[in-house]
Amino acid sequence: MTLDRNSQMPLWAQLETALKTRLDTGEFDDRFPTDAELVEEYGVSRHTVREAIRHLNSSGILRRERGRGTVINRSEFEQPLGALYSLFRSVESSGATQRSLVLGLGEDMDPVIAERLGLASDAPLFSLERIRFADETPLALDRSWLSMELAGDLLSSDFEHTALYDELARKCGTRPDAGWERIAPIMPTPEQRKTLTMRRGEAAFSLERLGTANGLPIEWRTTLIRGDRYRFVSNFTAGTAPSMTATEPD
Amino acid sequence: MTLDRNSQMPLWAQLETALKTRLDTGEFDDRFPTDAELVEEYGVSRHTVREAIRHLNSSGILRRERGRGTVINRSEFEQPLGALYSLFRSVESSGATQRSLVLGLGEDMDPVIAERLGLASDAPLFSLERIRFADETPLALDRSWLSMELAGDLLSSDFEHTALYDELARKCGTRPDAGWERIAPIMPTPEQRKTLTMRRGEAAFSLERLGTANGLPIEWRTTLIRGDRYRFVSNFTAGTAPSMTATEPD
DNA sequence: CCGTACAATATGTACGTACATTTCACAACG
DNA sequence: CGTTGTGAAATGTACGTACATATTGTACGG
Repeated sequence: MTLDRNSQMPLWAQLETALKTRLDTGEFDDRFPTDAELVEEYGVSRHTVREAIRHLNSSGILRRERGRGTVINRSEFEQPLGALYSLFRSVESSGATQRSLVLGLGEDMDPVIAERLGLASDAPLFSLERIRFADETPLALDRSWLSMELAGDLLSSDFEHTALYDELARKCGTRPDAGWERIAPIMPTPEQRKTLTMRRGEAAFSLERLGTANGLPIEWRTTLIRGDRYRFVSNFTAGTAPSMTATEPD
Repeated sequence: MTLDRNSQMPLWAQLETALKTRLDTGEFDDRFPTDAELVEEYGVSRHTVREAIRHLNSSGILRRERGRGTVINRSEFEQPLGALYSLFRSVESSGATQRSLVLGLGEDMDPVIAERLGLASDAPLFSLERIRFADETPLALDRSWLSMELAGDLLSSDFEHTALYDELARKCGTRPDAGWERIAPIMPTPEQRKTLTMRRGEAAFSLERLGTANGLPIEWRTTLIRGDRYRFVSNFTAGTAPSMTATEPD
C-alpha cells in the first residue's frame, strides 16, 4: 500500500490509517516495524512516521519504549485511552477553593493491596484517607496505600496542607513516575454517599491508580468522585484527531 | 525565566512547565504567544515550542487553531481531557463480536435537541436508536438525532449492518469532523437496566456527543454503557507525560 | 562459567528549512 | 456601500540532519 501525495489528507494521517489497517490484520503481531523501516517502506521522513505513530500512540494502540522499539498495547476489554492519564490530574486541578480533610492516617493491612505493591501479604501498609473539597462542598473521597517501609516517615506529616507526592519526594526520596489508571461508574455505598453528602440514586466515578517508580509499584490509590459534581469533557476536531473521521466505525 | 540546557529534563518539558506557570498567573489571559514569539523569547527551535504546546494541548489547557493562533481553553468545572475524544471510538472498536440491534428509526421532535442542532424547536428530527452488543451480550444503548432535512434519506437504510457516519457520508455528503463529548456516571432507569440486562445496583457511563461539520452542529448523540462490562484504562509514564511528575499537585 | 565491556539497535531530543493552508484585516473595485 | 481580492499572520505539513540515551545481544577476559 502506497501513500497519495496529492491527497487532501496529510501524509501522516494516511500512514496512520494504513498502519491501523495492518495492525487489524495481525500482521505486526510479533513485532512492530521500527521508525527506520517505515521511513524506508513508505518513502517518507522519520518526522512523518513519528507523527503517525504519535497519534496511534495517543489513541492507546501503540506504546513506544526507548531503546527497545514500538510495541502493541494488548488488552482485551479494558480499552486504554492514551492521554486519559491526565484524568486524575484534572480532578486535582479543577480549580475552585481546593481543600482536603484527613479522615485517616496510619497503618493498615490488606493482602490484596500488599500483593499489588509487590509486598508480602502481611506486610504493614501506610494508609492515607482524605476528602477533597471544591467550593466548600465534598467532591471526592481518596485513599492511598504505600509500603510502610517506604513511607513510614510520613506518619507525622500534615496532609491538610501538603501534597502526598511532594512529601514523599522530600522525606522518602521517590515519587511515582509511571503507572496506570482505571475508571468505572459505580453506585456509592450508603456510607460513602453520606461522607460526600450525595443525594440518593446519584452515581459516582471510581478511579483506581497504581503508581510506579523505576518500574516498581509504590502506590495504590482509589478515588471516588461525585457524579453530580463532575463531568469529563473533551473537544475533538479533524485537526487534532483526523484518524477519527477516517476510521470512526460509526 | 530561562531554560537550562544542561538539565536532565528535556527542553520542551521545561518550556511546558514555564508556560504552565505563566498561564496560571493569568499573564496570557488576553492572548497566548505565537510559535514565533516563543522561539524568539526562549531561544529554542519551533520544533521544541510545538512539542511543549502539544503536551499542554493534549492535557486540555490549550487549543491551536490554524491561521488564528493558540488559544486558552476556558472551562470551569467541566474539565477538558484532550485525547478523551477517542473515548467513543474505543467503545466502538472494543473488538469482540460486534453487532447492533435497531430499536427505533424514524422521525422525532424534541425542542431541546433541536436547539442544540441549531434548528427551530419544532423542526422534525431524524432519530436512530440501537443496542450495541459485544460477545452476544448488550454493552451499550445508543441514540442519535440529526436534522430530518439533512438525514431524511437515511430513513430507509439498514443500520443493522451499516455504520451511521458511513451512510451519512454516502447519501448526504457530510460527516462530523469535530465536536465535543462528555462523560458522566449515572444510575440507569429500570427500563434502561432491563434493555441492557443489567443487575440491580449497577451503575453506567453516560456519554453525550455533539458532532459538527464545518463548524455547524449536525448530530446529537447519547450513549449509555454498562458499567459492569466496561472500564477505561490508561497507562502513563514519565516519558509520555513528563509534565505529570513535574506538576502533579499531589 | 560468569560478569563486564562494547557494539548495534531503536527511540528521544533538538536543530534547521521550506512551503501549504487557514484566518483576518484592509484596500481596491464595481 | 457592499463585495471581492490581496497580503500578512499564524499554524500545519514535510523534508533534512545530528547527537543523546536506553536496551539488548555478543564477545571477551578473568
